[in-house]
Amino acid sequence: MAKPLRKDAQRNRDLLVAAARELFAERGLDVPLEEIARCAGVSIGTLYNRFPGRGELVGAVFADRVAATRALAEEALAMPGAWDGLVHLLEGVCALQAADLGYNALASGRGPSSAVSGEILAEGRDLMRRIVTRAQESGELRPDVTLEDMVFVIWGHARTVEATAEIAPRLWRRHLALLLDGFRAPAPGPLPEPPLTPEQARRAMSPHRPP
Amino acid sequence: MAKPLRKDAQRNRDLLVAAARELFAERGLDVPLEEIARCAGVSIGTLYNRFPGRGELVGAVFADRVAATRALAEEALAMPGAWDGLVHLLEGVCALQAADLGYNALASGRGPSSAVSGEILAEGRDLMRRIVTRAQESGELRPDVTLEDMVFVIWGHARTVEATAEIAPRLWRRHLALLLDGFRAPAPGPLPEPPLTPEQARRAMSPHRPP
DNA sequence: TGGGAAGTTGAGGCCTGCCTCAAGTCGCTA
DNA sequence: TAGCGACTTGAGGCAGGCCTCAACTTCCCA
Repeated sequence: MAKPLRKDAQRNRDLLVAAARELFAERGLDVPLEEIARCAGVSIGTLYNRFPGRGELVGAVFADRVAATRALAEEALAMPGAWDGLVHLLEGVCALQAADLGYNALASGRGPSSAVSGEILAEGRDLMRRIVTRAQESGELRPDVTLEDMVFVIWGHARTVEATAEIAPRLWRRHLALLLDGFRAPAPGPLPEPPLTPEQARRAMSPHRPP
Repeated sequence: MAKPLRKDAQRNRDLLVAAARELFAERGLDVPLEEIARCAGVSIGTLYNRFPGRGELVGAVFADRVAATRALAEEALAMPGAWDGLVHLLEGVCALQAADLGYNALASGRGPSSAVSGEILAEGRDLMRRIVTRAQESGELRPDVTLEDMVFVIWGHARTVEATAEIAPRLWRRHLALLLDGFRAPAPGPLPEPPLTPEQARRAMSPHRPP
């Protein structure tokens, strides 16, 4: 355990995280660090003292969102209806994406490399697997999709949310409903192409792959 | 009509467009202009002589793609099956998105402001409307979707293509198949949220909206 | 073929954002 | 309350990308 920060240092840290949370949510993860510092009422040097780089700041800001996402998955699994549970989780994640440009970038795999990365999703991987399996066993989710296909929902949403956040902030629900209808059993026909392997999914979701 | 360029100037212009086409396709629309000039074997000044800015260069590079997209829509309308026609068009656009990062950015509304913009889609707007209407009249496309909902396919695809182009270059077909299954009649239930109005769609698709 | 218009060049100014570090300030504990 | 060490500060160096312009070269037509 690291030794506790001095009182003023802790206060500045909190101000920085709060400022970053707001700016990331509104404008995405690329806001200039100098602007975050200014907005927190602190010098840029202080920001660099506290966080080696953008990745660590992003990590600090979104730690609670990772937890919230996990909680969402637990709620989903506790729901009586298997399909309803799956929908609850996906709607919840999409709502977070819609409410926060930074979360949206992170969830769709475009965070700074040292950030929580795919953690938001990797976090509850087996939780998620159980949700998917359960929905397939109940006959509501088409049997030919896999856990890995669920990222299509997150990826599919990412751009819609960006494009319509200011114009029709609730429109994403329509897009999601259409997507979910595609996941319903019975499958109208077989799917082309095999799903991503878990390893491919991991690579596809981690930002900035090597050339 | 502008007067024809001098022979060497025309040659340089062609080299620039060719270089830009290649770099845009591989790396997206943000490649440094200096790199395009270098790759064309021409100085940066020449690039600026020929094209006032990135937007005009993008316009010159993608003019033929706009035409190709229109041709695709015409083919679609000429096909005997209404649903097959719709699928032909959407698959074609998605294939172009998958093959060319620049087209992908442009089609999903993230081009430089003065570029062909939504033209790729606006281009064949009534062509598209006829394709959609026909598929609904034949009872294959669910009746509660509108022309404006078709951008969900393009937007939905944009991020999937980016994330998987190098890892599983054919995977997008699986995502598209799932999406299309959501568009099939009969609708499993009503959709939440009204669709975008044409005006909203126009705004959502044009890049860099004002604050 | 000679001269002028059209075209080319690339160094350099500008801007934005990243990151550092020497000097100064402040909080905590003895 | 003195003093040490933790913390803050912000000017400034660096890098990348945009764009300009004065000097130079090339083409084309009279």
